Amino acid sequence: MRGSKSGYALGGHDHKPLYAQVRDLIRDNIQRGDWGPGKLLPNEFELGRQLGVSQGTVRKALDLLARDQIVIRQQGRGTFVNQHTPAEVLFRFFQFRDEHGERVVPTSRAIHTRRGKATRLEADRLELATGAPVIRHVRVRAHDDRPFVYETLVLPEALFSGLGRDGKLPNTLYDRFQKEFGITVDHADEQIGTQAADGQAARMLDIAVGTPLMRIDRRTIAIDGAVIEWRVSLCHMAGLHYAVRVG
Amino acid sequence: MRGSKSGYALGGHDHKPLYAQVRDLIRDNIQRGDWGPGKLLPNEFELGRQLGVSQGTVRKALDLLARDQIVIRQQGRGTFVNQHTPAEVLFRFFQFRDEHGERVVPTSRAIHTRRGKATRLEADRLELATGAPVIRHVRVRAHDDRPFVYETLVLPEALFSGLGRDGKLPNTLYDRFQKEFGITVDHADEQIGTQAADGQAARMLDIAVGTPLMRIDRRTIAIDGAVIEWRVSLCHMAGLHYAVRVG
DNA sequence: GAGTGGTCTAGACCACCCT
DNA sequence: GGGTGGTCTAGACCACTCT
Repeated sequence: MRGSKSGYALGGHDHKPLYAQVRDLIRDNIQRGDWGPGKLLPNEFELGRQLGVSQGTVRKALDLLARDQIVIRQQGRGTFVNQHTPAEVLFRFFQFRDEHGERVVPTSRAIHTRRGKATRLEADRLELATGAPVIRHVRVRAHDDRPFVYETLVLPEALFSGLGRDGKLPNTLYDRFQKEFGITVDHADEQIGTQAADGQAARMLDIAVGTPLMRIDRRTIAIDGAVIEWRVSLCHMAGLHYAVRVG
Repeated sequence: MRGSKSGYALGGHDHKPLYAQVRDLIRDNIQRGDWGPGKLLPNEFELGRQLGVSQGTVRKALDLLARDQIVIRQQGRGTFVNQHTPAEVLFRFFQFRDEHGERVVPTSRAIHTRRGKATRLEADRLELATGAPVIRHVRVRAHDDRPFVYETLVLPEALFSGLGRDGKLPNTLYDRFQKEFGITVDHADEQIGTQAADGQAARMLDIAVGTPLMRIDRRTIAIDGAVIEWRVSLCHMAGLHYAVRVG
């Protein structure tokens, strides 16, 4: 057993459980692009046969991947690689709500996109070497024609070569990350604080200098654990709030 | 099968899977206090025998409860009802960090505790009838002798009769909820926004009127789904941030 | 009807904890 | 050494989807 009949390298000398090895193998296949977004995976028995493990072990691996939203399981249809859509990404990662608790659907206006070398701070946050090439994108997001988010995105050029060469980035980035660069987003870690609007932010958000803003410092993590984005958003929260769950 | 041999009411006419029925039954036992915090549960085979289901089904139920942190499983020892400790509760629900990303351990100073009838807003947030008896507690929390959170807690009197009669509430409430009132916290939903300090907040936090504050509006939910607390915190974030994970 | 994931069972062996 | 949870397997049946 233990995958000896398989072309894959299961078993080996580590002590990870079989189901964890199967999960990692499938996840790596997806991360490498061998199985693209939306693709139907082989069924549980077929995967088990290929890997030399039982169907129950494959099931446990797939259940873990489904929990992390890396695959989608549908009874009677099969198991599919999760395909990020603009709507789904917005739902997962854009948590602004209005006074009635309704989700805010923002528009986006690019200010500029520029390439440069990572500062010490940027390198630290993106886990790059200082001076590594990065892409910086600045934009303003609006709701009901009122600008309310002024944000700077910093991306490692190595992961996104060519992105935004035409000066334009889409409203929702994460689905494009997956489609064009094979990078699937897992989650984002955020540090939330406050700060008063400086001149630049006040101009961009059409508010008075000194207006209280919410500052969201986000690091976005891919399913292989790599940091793929650092984003600082200054938000004018009048009538809005940011919804999170803790515990 | 299907629990016909058991004194418990498994099976019945609903279509919930067996493992979900087992999970709910165990969770209800805990919520009712039949199995108190820290108690060792019967082992998987014994539970299965009592309920007339297989060990594998019990295992699936317990795994779900462990995922929700309602029980703690320890290989070689057994499965225990999760016991909220002040440290664990602070770790799960108090997400302020300092500039180095280190967790902030706050002190607490009570301003007052008063009883009253729920306003429309309070009733709405706590899912009570307007006029239902509530307990209101106001306090200031400090870090390194600097006050940084001024907050008002509103609790349904029906759930916490007698709480704070002596005018004092502990620094961490949620472990006391469990120990003294048999209420186990599941999670909290928060709405985060900003506002400028008014006179009262400025006085309490020793800052100037108009200083940007973070406003956290938290509703705390028990494992049976009941809303057990509404809390509004005004936070002076100088040098601090609030850490959350999204996605 | 064929194929898929979802549930449930039964049994084996392993890793870990305690005494 | 005895008891516990953790892993893995094998097989049965059910619910759902598609053709």
